[in-house]
Amino acid sequence: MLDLKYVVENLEEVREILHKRGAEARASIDTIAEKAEKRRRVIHRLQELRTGQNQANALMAKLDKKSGAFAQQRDALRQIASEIKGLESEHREIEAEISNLLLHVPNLPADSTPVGKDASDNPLVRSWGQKPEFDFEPKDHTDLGLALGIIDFERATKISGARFSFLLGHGSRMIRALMAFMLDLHGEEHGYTEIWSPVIVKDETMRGTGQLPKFAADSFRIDWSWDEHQENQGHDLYLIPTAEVPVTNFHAGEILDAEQLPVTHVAYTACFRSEAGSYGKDTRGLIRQHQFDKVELVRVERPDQGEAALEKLTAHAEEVLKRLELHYQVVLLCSGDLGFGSRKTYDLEVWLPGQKAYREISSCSWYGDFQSRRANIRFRPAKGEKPKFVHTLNGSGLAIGRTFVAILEQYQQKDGSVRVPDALIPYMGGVEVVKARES
RNA sequence: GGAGGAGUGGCCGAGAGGUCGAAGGCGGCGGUCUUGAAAACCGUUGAACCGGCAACGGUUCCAUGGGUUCGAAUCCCAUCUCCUCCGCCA
Repeated sequence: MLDLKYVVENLEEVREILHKRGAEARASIDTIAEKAEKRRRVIHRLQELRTGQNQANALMAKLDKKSGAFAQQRDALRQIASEIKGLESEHREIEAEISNLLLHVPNLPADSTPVGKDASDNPLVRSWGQKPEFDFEPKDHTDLGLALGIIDFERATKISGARFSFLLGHGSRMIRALMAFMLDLHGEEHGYTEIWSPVIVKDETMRGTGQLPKFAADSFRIDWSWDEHQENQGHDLYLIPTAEVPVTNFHAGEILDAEQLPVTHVAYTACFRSEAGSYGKDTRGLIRQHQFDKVELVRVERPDQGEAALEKLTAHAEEVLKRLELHYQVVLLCSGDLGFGSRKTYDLEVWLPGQKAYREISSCSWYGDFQSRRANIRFRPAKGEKPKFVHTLNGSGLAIGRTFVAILEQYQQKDGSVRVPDALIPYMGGVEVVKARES
């Protein structure tokens, strides 16, 4: 969420910068400015009335309760009290209107985010490794996995529907191996604190990181209409689309000490996405599932460290691909392709020989104070100073399902077996090659 | 699921319709004293918002949301959270 004061004081600039996103959000900026002015007037009047009321009330306390003066004064104050009550409800209303509008406005892209229209304008930043060469026609992971007997879509569809999967044997084992490998790398070598998290969160938590209110359709909401008390719960529950949501909100509502920063967390969680609007896209295979596993990196930083931390975070995510010796490239998202809450984002794209394409396997973003303002996460720069909003960052390190896909496709051999990356062999219990399951 | 109890400032803890942003203590910060430190003593110590170039002034906040009242931390209602006991359960 943007700072209302900043928006009002820099109207032109905000309009201009949002224009780079090609966003329809610009229109609401003018409405917000109008409402902000109205809000100011209401608050001002309200305070005047209250000052008067407070002074009069102080006198009341000293008056003889049986005197005529008391009765007279009381009647006069009734008038003021009811006027205040009216203004208060007007005030509540306008605050709600403003924050509702503000919650729908995307973040301002950073200066270093290139201006562009869509993904085709994303500049290539760097590339690592080489496309593996095959003296045969490489298969895609679906064919490989089915032939090896380590993936089963049909039965998953039977029990859960489309976009779900069973993994078996070394397939299942490899998910577990990747999870442990990534957690160890980031935890032990990159210094992140491992954290295990709930995967069901309140709507306000989703609002904190920006998934709500605008992207409700992208997530799974829990239906607890079976609970006769549900209307008294005061909140909805959602399955998290990424560990970013619970982990970034870990310090929601808190004021951190400066020495606590940066807070760095690495979390493994299952992730759930409705994938509404992606009908017909990636219907085959493991690329786009309703449920997938991900190891996520989250950093909470001092504002002056925010943008620099994005480089560190991205390097940490890249290290996973390097250790696994998977060819990939890094692109910088342009303003038109940038996520709602992000100021700057690097995407890591891994090479998939079966698709002959680079596919996103990690997205590393710097949010500035966009999320911390929503989630109210602050820090005190120094003793006696006012709290300020922190900067938040997060990035996949990595999406496990897609890493599994990349390994199958980049490490496949002519006979349909798949070599296990050296770094992963210890985590696979010494298995060096995944061969067809006999069973 | 049943029965009780509790939610006050960084922490502990008073308060019980009017002068309470809230006694007292602890902790933190500044100072006096000391060769240094401790002790002792003195002072200071929350957040958000509005107005103002500023000094400063004002408003709101005692779990949350409503209500009663001229006036609520104090009374009423609802919700949330925590604790204790019983039951059930991975």
